Amino acid sequence: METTTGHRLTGVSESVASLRRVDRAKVRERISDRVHDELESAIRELRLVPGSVLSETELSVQLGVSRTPLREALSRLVDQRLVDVVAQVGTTVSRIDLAQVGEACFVRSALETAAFRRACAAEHRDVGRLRAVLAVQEEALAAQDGDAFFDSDEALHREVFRLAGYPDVWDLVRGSKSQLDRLRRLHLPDVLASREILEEHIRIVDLLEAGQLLPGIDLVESHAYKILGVVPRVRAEHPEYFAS
Amino acid sequence: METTTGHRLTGVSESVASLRRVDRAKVRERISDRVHDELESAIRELRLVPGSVLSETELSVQLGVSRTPLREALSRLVDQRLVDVVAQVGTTVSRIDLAQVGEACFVRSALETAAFRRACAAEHRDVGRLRAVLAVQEEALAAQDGDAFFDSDEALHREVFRLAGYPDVWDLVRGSKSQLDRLRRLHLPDVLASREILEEHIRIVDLLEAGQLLPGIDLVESHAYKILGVVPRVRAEHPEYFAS
DNA sequence: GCCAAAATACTTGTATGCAAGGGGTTGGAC
DNA sequence: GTCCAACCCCTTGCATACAAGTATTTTGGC
Repeated sequence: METTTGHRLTGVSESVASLRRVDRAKVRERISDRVHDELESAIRELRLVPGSVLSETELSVQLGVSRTPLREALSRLVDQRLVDVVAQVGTTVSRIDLAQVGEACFVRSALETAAFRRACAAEHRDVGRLRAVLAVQEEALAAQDGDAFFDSDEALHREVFRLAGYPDVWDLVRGSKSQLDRLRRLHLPDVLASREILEEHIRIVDLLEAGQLLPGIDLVESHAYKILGVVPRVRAEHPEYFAS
Repeated sequence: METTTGHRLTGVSESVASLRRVDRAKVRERISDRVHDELESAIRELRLVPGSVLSETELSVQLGVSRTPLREALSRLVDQRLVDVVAQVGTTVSRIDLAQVGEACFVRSALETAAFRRACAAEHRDVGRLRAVLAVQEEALAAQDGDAFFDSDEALHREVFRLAGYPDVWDLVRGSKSQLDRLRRLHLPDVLASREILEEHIRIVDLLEAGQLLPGIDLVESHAYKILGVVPRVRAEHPEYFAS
């Protein structure tokens, strides 16, 4: 097992410092929450690559906190299947498990088609916010800004759940989507190279606005499973990021 | 806020003792895991009722562990929305939130209909295990054993996800189903008084075996939302268990 | 030079002590 | 009698020290 480079984690503690400025506002944010958010985004954005060895003591020193809140953050990441901990052995960033990827696609497809059905059945289908998010995504694509593109993607899907009347269900999807996010980031150049995803989003919004239930569901479903197509290529490029 | 009675928690530590006997087998189970399982089942089975005040120090003494693993267990329960923690104020068993109940029904319906669709599309639909589980549930109903009935219910739904090819997705459903479990236990007499639920299960298995996709989906969906019907009555009987 | 065994260094899990803050209670003033 | 303020107790959050165990390394023997 190769040890994590200090350089990579320097980025983490920089982001921590920027967050520290914000929370001076009013509330006293818990350290464990802050550390958890930091590590989670670091893993999702591949600043901590799958297979990285994480030492509790090392991390606590670099983040400037004690082991107690750090361990609480790691414990949550274990529940999210983003980190593996073996007692008296070590802690690593989990590798991408293809079985979990398949399950995540299934979960996403099932919940998003159901949400689309609900949103489609509503009397008043206000797609104004969806159009706005699409505009943001158009800009992100034009600027070739991967982070902004992913953020708008999340906002889009979240809005669909809000229209369906179950806004918090998105958190569930997001949780099981962590594996997918790492996959998508690995083939980010392809994402930014074509307008395919954006075009599908536009078409989904069109179908929702028009109340076209069945075509919409079909499109949402194929959209959810589309990520599976890039697995072979990404796996060939980065075999060390995948499990078994 | 009334304090938790020692009597109720005595049952918890008894179960803990029985678990301790088991884990002498081979592995060294983590204390935090054991405590988490204990508290989770105590909450789901209403031995710890919604609104109960939980003191970390008190719990740690009664369970015979230190605050560290206890806090890790509580932290996980917070993520499961089964416990509310307010810094420097206190910890309570969360009350039943009707919005969360609705979302849980939606999630369960979406995932279980999708799983039924998958299982139905399989070439080889082996409903042998399902029939066996139904027999167990029949016995539980005859013996008026609520715990056994709920256990077989879980086994049944879990098996459907296994047949669909996504066995671990059940964990997701189970997580969002915690609120529903408490509701169902509150109207347990009604459940045991009629064969309605069991009959529906039998019919679902029949439809799956026969490959009747659309009728099966309809039944699974209505089955998932059925619990909503008991909300008004249960809430009238135990208003203090509900939020807002 | 190679192999084995013991010691050492590092890992996570647990227990305990301290700090910060909110809520109830009690005393006093009006 | 009522209201306000100060105090005390109890709460959770965090930091640190200790315990148990594993992997690596080193050292002694052959």
